Amino acid sequence: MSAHLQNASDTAPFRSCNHEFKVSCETCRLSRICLPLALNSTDLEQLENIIQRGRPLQRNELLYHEGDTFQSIYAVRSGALKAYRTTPDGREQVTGFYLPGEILGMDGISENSHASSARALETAAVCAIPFDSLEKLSAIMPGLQRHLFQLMSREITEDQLLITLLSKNTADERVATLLLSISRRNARRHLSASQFRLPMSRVDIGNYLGLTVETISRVFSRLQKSGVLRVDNKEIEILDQEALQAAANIAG
Amino acid sequence: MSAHLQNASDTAPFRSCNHEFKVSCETCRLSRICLPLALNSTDLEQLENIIQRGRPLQRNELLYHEGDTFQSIYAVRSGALKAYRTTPDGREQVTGFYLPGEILGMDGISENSHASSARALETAAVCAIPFDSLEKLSAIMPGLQRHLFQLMSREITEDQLLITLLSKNTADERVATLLLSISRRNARRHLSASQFRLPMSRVDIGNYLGLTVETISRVFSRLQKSGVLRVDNKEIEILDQEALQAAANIAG
DNA sequence: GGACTCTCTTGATCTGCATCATGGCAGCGA
DNA sequence: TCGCTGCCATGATGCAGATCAAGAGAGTCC
Repeated sequence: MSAHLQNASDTAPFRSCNHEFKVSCETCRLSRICLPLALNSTDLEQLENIIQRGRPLQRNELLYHEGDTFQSIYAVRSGALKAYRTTPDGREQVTGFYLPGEILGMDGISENSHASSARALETAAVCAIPFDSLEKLSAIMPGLQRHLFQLMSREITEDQLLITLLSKNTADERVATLLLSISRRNARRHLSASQFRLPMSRVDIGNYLGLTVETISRVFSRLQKSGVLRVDNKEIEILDQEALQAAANIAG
Repeated sequence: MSAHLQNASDTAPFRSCNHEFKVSCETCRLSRICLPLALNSTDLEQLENIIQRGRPLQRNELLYHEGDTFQSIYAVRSGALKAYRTTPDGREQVTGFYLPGEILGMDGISENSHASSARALETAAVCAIPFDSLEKLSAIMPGLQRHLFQLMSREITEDQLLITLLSKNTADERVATLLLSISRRNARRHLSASQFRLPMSRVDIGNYLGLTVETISRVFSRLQKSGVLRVDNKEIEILDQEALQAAANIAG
């Protein structure tokens, strides 16, 4: 296994050695929350056939870059990624964090080139799903078509929630909301909702929430002091779920 | 015509009298930028058959409300609408403005109920496109399926631009960016890019941009004083396009 | 093991926008 | 014509979070 990794690490992902990383959706424990969600086993087999699994991405490695020709959407199998776009004056805006079972890259469809970049926050395994194949499949599999529409629609509603968060909420509320979101997404994968390790840095959190690093730090300190959280660098424990919900001030 | 209007104004839109407001996509001057965009005339005819055209909405009338069962997406034929969602503490967040030729309502797909509300900013005519029919059509019309994916993808990238705007830009930059956006969308409809009437109030603009009314007012005054704009209530004239671009500080 | 770098924390000060307050103006119904 | 209401403008003041500054850990390379 580590031999494969070593071997593959100097080749581009998804270019070669697909079979070396062969993992089937059928045995993947994320299949219940990922793309296969709505498919029966015959359909699933067809989906399997188009999915590409490359070597894992290293921390900080790019999955795709803004302007790259759009070819695939991606499902996170392990690890975590951030999506971000670069402003004309060279700054970054983080637009989302993607955890196992989640799909990214759909913003590339409209212009046939990626509107954002995606970078691994830690070692991450990703499935690439070529979009033209997926389109053809979804024309003959109504369940898949619907699921794709739903996925994109969910991305829209989540972006709208972030817009609201940025526009209307205080620093404390923003941070609390992000923590609750991660907690909930962990729970969906049957991980602990109250204790977890943040895959992203304070800088990334601040960037995502429209705040500075210093502010993120201060909010964490405040929430720790008031007994809502235990914070040890990236290790988070939610001590008082109710209080965190209250701090978030939204239907988290 | 005005008789129809009067007659229909006490019935719900899209419930009855579809034929009374029959306008075909084929003769609609928006067809080049609207849904029919990618269709040949045979396919267009099939699309025509599912589209419903109701009576015009009055200013402030709701098109749909958050929580309503999702049935259709909507194309603006004339006038303008705003989409907004209500926060748990009862405030509004405007998430978008929709001008003729633009499509709204796609955020309802994922949960099968509308995630936001839509309200007419002025008298507005709207085409309703029942989504289950549209889904079926798009399974047999590859061009339509692709166009729908692209539309949703564009909504995502636009939301991401707004996220960036809210998170990284000053009041002046936000307002300038909105004005440039409206200008560009007018140009797409072969209207003046430099002179137009804003369909929305200062309150709506502030809400959308995460600012207060007072700030919007001050920014307009400032831009007028510096010779970039001429502002007369909702009438806007862009006197110095370059300067406005510079003020926006983005690839507007 | 020491030097370096990267990330995080905490404190002091500054500032852009919110908030509060007031007044003007246009539209509209009686 | 008058009063009412909704929308907009502008001034005075306050505050949340940015900015500036400094230092503490933790991981990594040689």
